[in-house]
Amino acid sequence: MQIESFFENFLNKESIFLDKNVLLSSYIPEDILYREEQLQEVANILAPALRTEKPSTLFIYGKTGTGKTLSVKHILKSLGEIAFKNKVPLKPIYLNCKLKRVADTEYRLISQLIKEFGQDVPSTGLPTDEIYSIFYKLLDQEKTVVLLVLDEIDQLTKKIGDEILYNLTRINSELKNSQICLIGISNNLIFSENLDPRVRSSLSEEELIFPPYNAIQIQEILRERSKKAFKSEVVELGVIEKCAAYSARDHGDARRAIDLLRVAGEIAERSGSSLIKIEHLDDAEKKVETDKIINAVNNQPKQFQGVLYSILLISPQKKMFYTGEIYEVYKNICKQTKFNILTQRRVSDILAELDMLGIINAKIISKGRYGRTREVSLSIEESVIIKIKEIIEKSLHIS
DNA sequence: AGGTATTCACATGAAACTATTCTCTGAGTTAGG
DNA sequence: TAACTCAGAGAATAGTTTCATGTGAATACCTGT
Repeated sequence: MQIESFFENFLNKESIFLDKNVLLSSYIPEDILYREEQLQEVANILAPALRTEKPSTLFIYGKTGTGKTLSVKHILKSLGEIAFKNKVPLKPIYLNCKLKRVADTEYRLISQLIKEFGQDVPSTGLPTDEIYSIFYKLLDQEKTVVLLVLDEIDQLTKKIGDEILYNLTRINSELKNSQICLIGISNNLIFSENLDPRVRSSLSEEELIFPPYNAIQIQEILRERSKKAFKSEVVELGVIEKCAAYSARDHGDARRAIDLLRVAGEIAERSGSSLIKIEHLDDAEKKVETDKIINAVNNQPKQFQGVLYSILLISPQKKMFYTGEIYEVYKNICKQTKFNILTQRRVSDILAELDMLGIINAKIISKGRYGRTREVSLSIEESVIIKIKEIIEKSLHIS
């Protein structure tokens, strides 16, 4: 009965959203604000591809949420359309190297490329050279210019080294018909510094930096999006300003700002409000953070959760604790749960990863005569801690 | 007092190992002609 | 004889272990005053 009336209400109530897709990260707007210069630059560099000449390899740097991916995708799209219209054999390919199990290893990257050409290769079992030669053959069948965009390329080289990049640049000299042009996108500004010199010189012929947006620009971007995403007049005054301020505070991450606005909208709608108010935004910020963390915890292996659990166990007693203490508690937990005990070496790595995820705060300090260690503290709120604890207890079957 | 050498408790790196998943190959087996 | 089955060899990958080396500053130990 109650449920029924709830659904009735839900149907009758007007949504405050006009088109929620506009606020998703997959959305590519028609105009990209404040990026005219960069777009033009990228276009200039890639344009020769339309005459089936090989464009210079391009590297794009910039922090997260500065419109790198968006701009490149935009250009690829229009480039592809023009090429199609004029029957230019141009093949734009976009790959995100960070996606787990898609393009995060040499093998998978190449096999993904082969898939783009419409052939399927097994996900494992073949030697890497094999898929390289399949790729070569496929590529050289007919004259094409391939524009290969590797997003988050820094993650790729961090994980498996820069050999692939070398191989990819070498492909050109082996092919008769086709050309391949690399476009790398990196969050890390000093990415190319720890690259093999051979790779670096042949790779970064052109470089482009996307500066962060400032607060006013983010406001404008948010206004533009919210015009399309929400019905008119539903966003209360000051919400957009505050939303922009939130993300301009660290480095002007537009994606985060848009995310925040969307979640605020969802919260407002769920609470039955016809307006998006500042308090919804505050809730949204909390929710975005906790969701991110909970998601991260869920996706980690068991041992990982075990280490985190030991930290959660110590945390009520102390504010700061060291690797050694955590390891002791962790060993006890392993005994209880009949898990095999990992070495301290590994636990040390796991702690570093937890730090990266922002779940803990780890600082390496030297206590002089008494050694060198990580000084760890939890960097999440009480309510989140409890939630995580429950999740882990469930997944590790701790009573 | 001031300077240097030690020393602790890990951090960090590289390589090698393990278990799992998957392919390919070729020998052995089966069913149909 | 062609089709099928199935074990064994070889790969890729994630998660670890092993071994080796690095490291920052509080202390211990000198030294000369």
